[in-house]
Amino acid sequence: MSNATISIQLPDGSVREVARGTTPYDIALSISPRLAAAVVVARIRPLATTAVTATAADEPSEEAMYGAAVSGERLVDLAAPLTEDVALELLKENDEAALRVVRHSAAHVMATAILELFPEAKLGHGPATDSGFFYDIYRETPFTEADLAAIETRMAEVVARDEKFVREEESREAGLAEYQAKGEFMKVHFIERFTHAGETISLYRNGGFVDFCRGPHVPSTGRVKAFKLTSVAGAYWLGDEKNQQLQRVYGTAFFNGKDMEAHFKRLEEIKARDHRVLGRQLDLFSIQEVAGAGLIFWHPKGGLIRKTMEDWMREECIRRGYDMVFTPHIMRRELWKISGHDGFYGQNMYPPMELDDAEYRLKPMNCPGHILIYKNSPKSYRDLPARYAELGNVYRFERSGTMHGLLRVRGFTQDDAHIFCTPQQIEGEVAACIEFAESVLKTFGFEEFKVELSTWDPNDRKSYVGSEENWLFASGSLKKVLEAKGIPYREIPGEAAFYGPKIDIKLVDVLGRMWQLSTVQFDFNLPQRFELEYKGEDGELHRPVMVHRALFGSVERFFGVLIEHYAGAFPFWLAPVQVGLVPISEKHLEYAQRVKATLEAAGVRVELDTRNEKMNAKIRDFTLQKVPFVLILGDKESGSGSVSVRTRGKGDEGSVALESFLERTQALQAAKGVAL
RNA sequence: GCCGAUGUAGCUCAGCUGGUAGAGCAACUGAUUCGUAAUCAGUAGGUCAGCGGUUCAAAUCCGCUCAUCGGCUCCA
Repeated sequence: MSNATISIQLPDGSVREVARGTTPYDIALSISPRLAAAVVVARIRPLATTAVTATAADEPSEEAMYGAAVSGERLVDLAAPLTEDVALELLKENDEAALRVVRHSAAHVMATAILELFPEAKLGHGPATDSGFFYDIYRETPFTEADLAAIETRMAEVVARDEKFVREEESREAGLAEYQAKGEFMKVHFIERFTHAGETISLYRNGGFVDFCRGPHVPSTGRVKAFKLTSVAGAYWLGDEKNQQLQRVYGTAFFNGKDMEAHFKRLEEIKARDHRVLGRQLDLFSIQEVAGAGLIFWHPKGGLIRKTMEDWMREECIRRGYDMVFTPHIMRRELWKISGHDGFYGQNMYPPMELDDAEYRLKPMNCPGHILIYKNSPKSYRDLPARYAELGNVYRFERSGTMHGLLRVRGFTQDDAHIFCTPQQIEGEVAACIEFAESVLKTFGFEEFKVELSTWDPNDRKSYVGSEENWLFASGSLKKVLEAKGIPYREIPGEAAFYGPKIDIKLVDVLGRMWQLSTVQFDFNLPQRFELEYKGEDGELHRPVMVHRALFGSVERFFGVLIEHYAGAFPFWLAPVQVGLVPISEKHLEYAQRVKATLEAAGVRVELDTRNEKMNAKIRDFTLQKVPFVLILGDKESGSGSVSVRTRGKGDEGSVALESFLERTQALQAAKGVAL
């Protein structure tokens, strides 16, 4: 191979020898002009093994954004001269990574528009996100809706100008000096943080706009074909609320208008299954302004679902060897001082209530209560493991902008349990917890979930309580259990609580969104603070190991997720009204009453619509309430003791004998399945 | 807590640049007695989130408070 040529390997395995400095665009053009027109960006992977370049120190979010891999694989501009032997992939308008490049380019287009309209604005960063892009802007006066519209209009002009994105390089020192002179404090920070002395920095220019940026971009602004600004929100510089507040202008961009339409349609669908919207439509729960933010009122129908969830959970706990306990909602402040919550968790607790005998505080956690039960009598190794479970109401004073329907509230119910055991019992207990968690998710209809193992950062010993031996042992047993069960997990060092490592289970709902619910956590702190003990076989006193575990996590949150997961169309066993009865006319009311009595005697939840409405209206209302079965009752049915069945999602299924319908409901009730 | 937006009947919303409120659905009453997603007519329903201010006059303008929404931050 001569020095003047390099080898380009294409995805089909073929290799081309081209002049050094040839660009991906040149290669696309040599393959076909249509390919050249459709290609957005190129992915290269150096073929030489030593080719791993110094991209490791780049900004983490950018890293995630472009998915840089260990092999030195990276995305480059189509106009980037190729200087080494590479495997080359030309990404067209059907590629996820290419879409992110379009979105990031759209962020540049937006920044261009903003600076043209508001020259005083200072730029932060403008990455692509999962659903679009944003750019952080510092400006004294906040942007208004009208500003957004103006920016969007100007963006369209920038796109129409079809300005080329040109990569330029200059010395880091020159770049820094320029940005410092212009007071671009954020750009200065980024250059200082992500580049090193002596390096060159890359700038991207389109028309009159230049931005310090790693790239890559689409070839020209004209390639940002479909975009829309969606909102503006506050964000702190570097995510620290002590810093100045920036304005984060959000938008989204797509390869074409059709994709964008589909995206907004999907947003509509998500909104239609929003648990806050369905909660009102289906009359499940409410939040009342007079009562206070973040406090949930469970209406009869929501309450019934909750009761079903809780009954199942209690039975399951008992079956699995837990003891159900109850502990008070308020306890003396002294207790919270011993547990440490009064100090390190104090800001999240409701303030103390001054009473005659002492100060009391509302409980934010159930652990101290369970510990007091454990401590109430001396324990021996024969008493372990002790598993105390409670559907405990806790109150946490969440900051006022953070509440969100059922998913983030101030008063909630944890299906909390604390297991006190010997170190030898740990593994078995953790395994049982994980199994239990799987059973919860499966029973409630979630097939997919992700597991995270949070461990400590061994380089930051002082941030964690407990001995190194304990930490290694506990993390090791958590890991062992996951591996023995063949559960894939992600380990996140440094994410553990200060008191112990934990396993979090995040479930994935029908829309692919993740929710953190179940958690299994070790605690080396509380047994020590409360001086928990048990007498071992050896006659000596030992300190038990403590495991916190919540599977629904919070009953409120789990319910919220359930509502969205099913879009309010709950499986038969959970549906608050399982069967709706529609008498065709008043003269069928009597038969309807008899059907109702028969079904109710068998434990079926029935609602009879006695209103003076046409049957069509009644069917419609039950359908909108997502009732699993609607039974139409007229002359034919009352004459033969049958019911005409209309099934949710299926429609009219014709008449069957009342007894056989009843059997069907009994089978569904027992199966707890989703299908009707 | 911070930035921005919003708050009108049970629900979804209209109400222009200030002249003390309107629709559809729901509710109630009556007529209708009906075969698989909305029968017709009538009635009733609102301290326009709350408090304060400007004004002859405030749903509308100003201030504060509360709540909600989208983010930041935080978290079950």
